[in-house]
Amino acid sequence: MATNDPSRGDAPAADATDGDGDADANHHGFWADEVADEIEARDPDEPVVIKGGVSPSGVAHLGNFNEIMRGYFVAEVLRERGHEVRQVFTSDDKDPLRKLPRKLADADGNIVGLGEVDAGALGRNLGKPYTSIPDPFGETESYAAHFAALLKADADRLGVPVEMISNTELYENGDFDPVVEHVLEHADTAREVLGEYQSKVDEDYVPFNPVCAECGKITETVTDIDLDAGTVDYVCTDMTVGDNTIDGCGHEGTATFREGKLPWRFEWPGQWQVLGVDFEPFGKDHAEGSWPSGKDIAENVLGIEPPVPMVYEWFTLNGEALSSSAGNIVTVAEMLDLLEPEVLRYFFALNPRKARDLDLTRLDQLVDDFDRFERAYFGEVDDESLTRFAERAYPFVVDEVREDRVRLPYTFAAVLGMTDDEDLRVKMARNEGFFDEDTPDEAVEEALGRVERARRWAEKMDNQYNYRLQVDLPAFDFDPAVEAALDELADFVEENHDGEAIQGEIYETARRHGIEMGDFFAAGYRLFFDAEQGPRLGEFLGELERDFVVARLRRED
RNA sequence: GGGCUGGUAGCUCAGUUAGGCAGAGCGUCUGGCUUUUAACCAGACGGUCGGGGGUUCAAGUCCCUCCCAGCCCGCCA
Repeated sequence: MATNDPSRGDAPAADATDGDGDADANHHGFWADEVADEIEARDPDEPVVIKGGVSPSGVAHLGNFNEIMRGYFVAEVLRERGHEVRQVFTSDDKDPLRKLPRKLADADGNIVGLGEVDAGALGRNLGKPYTSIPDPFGETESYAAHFAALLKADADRLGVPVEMISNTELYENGDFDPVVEHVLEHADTAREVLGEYQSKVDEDYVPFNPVCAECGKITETVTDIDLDAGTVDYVCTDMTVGDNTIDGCGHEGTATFREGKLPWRFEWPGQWQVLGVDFEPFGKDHAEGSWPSGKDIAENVLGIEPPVPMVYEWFTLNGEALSSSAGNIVTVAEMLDLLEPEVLRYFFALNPRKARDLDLTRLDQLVDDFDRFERAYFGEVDDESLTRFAERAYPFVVDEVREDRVRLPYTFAAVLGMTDDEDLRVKMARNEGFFDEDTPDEAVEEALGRVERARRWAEKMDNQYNYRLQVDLPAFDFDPAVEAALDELADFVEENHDGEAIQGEIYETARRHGIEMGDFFAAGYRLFFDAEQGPRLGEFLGELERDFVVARLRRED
């Protein structure tokens, strides 16, 4: 990799002539194009197969979605280039439940504590494959099925066509039979190769873990292999997991190749072989352990070409690592309460190599960035690199490329969310110039969808946009001077002035009555929002029904 | 201790593959009537590109070295 090639000494000079046009041909603004280049360079069979996968433990959080979304963009680029693409996602559900999750998500994606389900039933199932454990919510056929359904639902919400594959089924169908047989037949080679990566691998190591016929747990002690019969003999011994031990039952039995699983280091390359995987993204935790050994095993044990790899950095949430045990997680469903799907897709379209923080308190920043990205696609932003990125990525981020969309700035949408009155929202947005007579109703409707989301954000964050126009007169306690000033302001408003004029008059009135400016604003915010602060008061009042504002300023019910 | 990936304005990030003037948005400040109240407009401020060394006419970009963060180097996935 790190070789210099002095023989190409004057080749770079050709590039120095810049601006001949075809320098751009292989200079993409979008990482997915570069990955697609690598895949095409291998001349893959059709359909091109793109895979992701996770072990179904606990909650499917936003980080898990890298496994689907990163592949999605590559899939879309390849489809655009005329390839047939199959995007699959393996639920690695033959893995044993190793410890109790702290949090679970119900079928709607709501996060619930372990206390809300039958935790005892889960505890008794430690060591068993996820597909052999009942759904804690009692709705689907297993713990694994519940989890897979959640992921699938999230993929649907984001409009990503992904084929869910149960790893357990790959064994049960017999798809894995040739791989297991091959690995066991070449157990010496397998040991030799994996031994380069794991010191624990000794001459007794057998790369197969049967499921105990008696207690149903994954076991680690294989005593004999019978390739002709296609079985292994085993003893169900204790399994050490971190600080804990999951007890084995001592049963001695015989298992077929379908009644057990390969250890992960072999299983992963095995999936590549069985599914014919051409590309797979994985988190940085795999970059140094699983990937090098997986590549080696693929090439030197299974004799297949490993997929094009891509390492993605992890997200943090509000500056902290995603952690279901610490409760620092967010799901796709939760994000879609706050953002349009295209904004979330945009987040995943950004450079995977950069660790990104999703700061919920500054979602407005993310949405602003998306809006700018969108405008860049339509050539409205003077930023060459952003435009280059947008030209490639934007069509895959939105459901449909349309130029007539109107995007209200997120914080402005939050201001509109201070009232429930939809007509008033439209009126305010119109006055600010976001809509005009030519804006189609559909575009108005679509733009207003953001108001609901920004409103939920303001409430969830309880930030400076979390004010609510009060329908009823709030309780108040004002000085006589303030009351007199409010009456005068009411008279002014009654004369039908616009918001800007009202804003000016607020200052004038306060000054005339010798009231502290802050006190007068506070009185206004009390009457209209039952709060100490709020949005630009005069402009806001200018949008409201005049009679309502006058009555409220006069403290009438 | 060894390895991988990052570190660019207060914040979020482009730019690094192929060396060519240090960039954007947001925030901040100032102005937009004699107005501190979060939505508008204009302008300004804002940087030892993590530190240091080297190569080069020229380095955020290439090389060496050090610092910081996350991850991997037991098992498991």
